[in-house]
Amino acid sequence: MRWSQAFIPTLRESPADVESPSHRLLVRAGFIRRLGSGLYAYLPPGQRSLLKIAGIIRAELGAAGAQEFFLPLPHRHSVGRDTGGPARSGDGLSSVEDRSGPASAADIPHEAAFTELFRREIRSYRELPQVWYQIHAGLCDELRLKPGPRRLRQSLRMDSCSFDRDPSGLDRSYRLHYDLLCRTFTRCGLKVDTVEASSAGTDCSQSVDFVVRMGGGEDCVISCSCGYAANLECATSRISEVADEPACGAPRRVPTPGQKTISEVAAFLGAPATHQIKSLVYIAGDKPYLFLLRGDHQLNEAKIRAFAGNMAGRQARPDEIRELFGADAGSLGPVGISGMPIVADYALRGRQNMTCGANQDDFHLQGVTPDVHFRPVWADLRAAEPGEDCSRCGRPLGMYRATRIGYLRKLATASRESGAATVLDAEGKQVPVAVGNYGIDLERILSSVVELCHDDDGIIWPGTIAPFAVVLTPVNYRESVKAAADKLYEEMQGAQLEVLLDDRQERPGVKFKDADLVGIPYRVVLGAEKVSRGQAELFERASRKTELVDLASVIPALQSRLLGSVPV
RNA sequence: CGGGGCGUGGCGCAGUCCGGUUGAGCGCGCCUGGUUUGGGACCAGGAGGUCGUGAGUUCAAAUCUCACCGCCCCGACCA
Repeated sequence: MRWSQAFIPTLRESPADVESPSHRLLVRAGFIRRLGSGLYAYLPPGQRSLLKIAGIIRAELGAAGAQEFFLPLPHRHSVGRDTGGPARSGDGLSSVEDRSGPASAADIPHEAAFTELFRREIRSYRELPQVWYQIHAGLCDELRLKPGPRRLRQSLRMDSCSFDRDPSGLDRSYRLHYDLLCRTFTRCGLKVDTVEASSAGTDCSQSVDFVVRMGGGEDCVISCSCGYAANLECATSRISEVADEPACGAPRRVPTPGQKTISEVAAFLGAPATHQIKSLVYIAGDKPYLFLLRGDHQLNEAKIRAFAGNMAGRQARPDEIRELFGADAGSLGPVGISGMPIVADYALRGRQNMTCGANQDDFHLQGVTPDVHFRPVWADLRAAEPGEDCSRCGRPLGMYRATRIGYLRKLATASRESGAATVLDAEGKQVPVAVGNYGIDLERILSSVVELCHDDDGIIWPGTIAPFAVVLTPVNYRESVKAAADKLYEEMQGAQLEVLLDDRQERPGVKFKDADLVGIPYRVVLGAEKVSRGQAELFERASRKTELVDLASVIPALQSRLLGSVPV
C-alpha cells in the first residue's frame, strides 16, 4: 500500500472527550472515528488490525476442530423465545422495529440460534461433540454509554458453543477453549488473568472471565496471593467474627428520634454497626424484595439478581417504601414483614440480640434474633472488599481494575427444560446435551493492546496484529532514493511482507511522527547518502533502536524479526 | 430513566452573562505559489460557517425565551 493513496487520517491534536490513552491514540492514529454515542467506525488501519485478530481466532478455533457459522442478526420472535426467553427492557438486549412486526429482539444470544439449529438437525450422540462459532457484530443495549471504544452499542465478538454427550465431554471442550483463548490472547500480545465470574443471570455451573489488568478497566477483580481471583460481582471473603450478648425474650421497641443511618443509630443506642441489621428494599419485576445485611457490610447488587428472577432490580423509591412498610428508609426492619421475600446475608446467620428498624418512623427494635423473630432465606449478598480476609487462605485480599476480553461458561444441563438440546443415546433414549458457551471481544483486545502498549509518540503494535508489518520511509521521494524505495517496495510485496510505502511529499519529520503514531513495528528508512552506499536503516518501534542493514538483506532481516515476534 | 452541562469552518477553542463597529475571530489542519528537506518547516496568497434545528421576543439575535434534536458528565449497574 502506498501511503499517498491510503486513508490513514492521523491527527496532530487530540479530540475532546477522550476517556483513555487507547481511545486518544486510536483516534489520533486514524484507526477509529465516532459516528454516534457508543458507535465507532473502524477505518482501514483499524479494520486491518481487527482482521488480524479475527485471523488468529479463526486459526486457533480451526485447529481445535471448531466450525464457523454465519448467523442472521435480526431474529424474529420465534427464534430464541423458546430458549432465550422474551426480550425484556433493561436485560441488555437491543430491539428493533420493522415492517414485519413490532419490536423484536435484534440480538438473541448466539447460543439460542445454535441451539435451535442443533435441535433441528442433530439427532444422535454419535454426531457429537460439535463446536460451533461465529464472529459477528453483536448489539448491546448499554444502560450507560461512555465515550471510547470499550462501552459500545455494538461490538465485534466471537461466540462459540460446544455440544457434548456428557459432562466429561463438556470438561474437554471447556479445557480446549481455555487453552485456545489463552493462546489467542498471548498471540495478540496480551497478558491475561482468569477470574471467577458471576453466574447470576446466565444459568451456568462454571463461569470464568479472561481479563486484562488496566487502570481504567470497567470491572473490578478481588484477588489473593494464594491464587484466588474473582470478579467483584461474585467475590467472597471471610466473615469477621462478632460476639453477641445472649438474647432475652421478645424484641424491645426503643425510640430513636431522627436517627436514620447505621452510624447515627450506632451512636444513639450504643449498638455498633456489626450488631445492626441493614434493610434494603429492591423492586424487580414489580415485586418488592427485602435484603438484609450486617450493618457494616455493603450489598453487592450483582448477587441479588438470582433472587429477583434474574431481572435487573432497582432500589425502591421513597414512596414505595412508605407504602410497603409504613415507615421511611431509615427505620425499616424484617420483623413482622410478610408478603415479600426476605433474603438475609450469611453474616447474619447464628447471630442474636441485634438492632434493626421497627417499621415505624423514629423507632428501632433491639434484641432481634434471626430465625427466631423473622425467617429469612439465606444467601450471599455481601460485597467483598479489599483488605478483608481471603475465604480460602485467610490472607488479606487485594483488588485491581480490569477489562473483560473473553469468557468461558459451562451451562447447567440439569436446569434446561423445554428448550434443551437433546440427542438419542446408545440405548435410544433422549438425553440432554452438555453445552458450553465461550466468547471473545475483538474490539476490547484491540483497545486493551493499545492501552498497554504505547509511549508518548503513539501505539506500539505487536507484529501479530499490526495493520502493517513495516513502513518503508524514503526521506525524500525523489531521484535515487525514490528508485531504491520503489525497488525495495516491489521486492517486499513479492516477499509477502505487509508494507506501507510512505511516498508522500512530506518532510521526514512528518513521516517519522506519523509512523510512530500509527505504531507500525518496523520502519525501513532510505536516505540519499546511505542509499548511495547500498544501505538502509532498520528501526524497531518497540525498542526505538536503529541498525544499518545492506539493502539486499533488508527483507531477510525483517522476515526473521517478524517470525521471532510471533509467539506460539 | 432522573440531575447537570455543552452544541460556533475538518479538529481544538474564544465570543454568549451585558443583543448593535465582529463585514463572526484565533490555533491546528486543508488548497495554490515560492523557499526548504533526517523528528510534526517558513513566507505569501486562498478556500471553507444554515453560529445544532424550529418557533418566539426585538428596529436588530451566535448572544434573550420556549420546544425539539445531538453529544458529554453524574446517578440508577449492564454484558
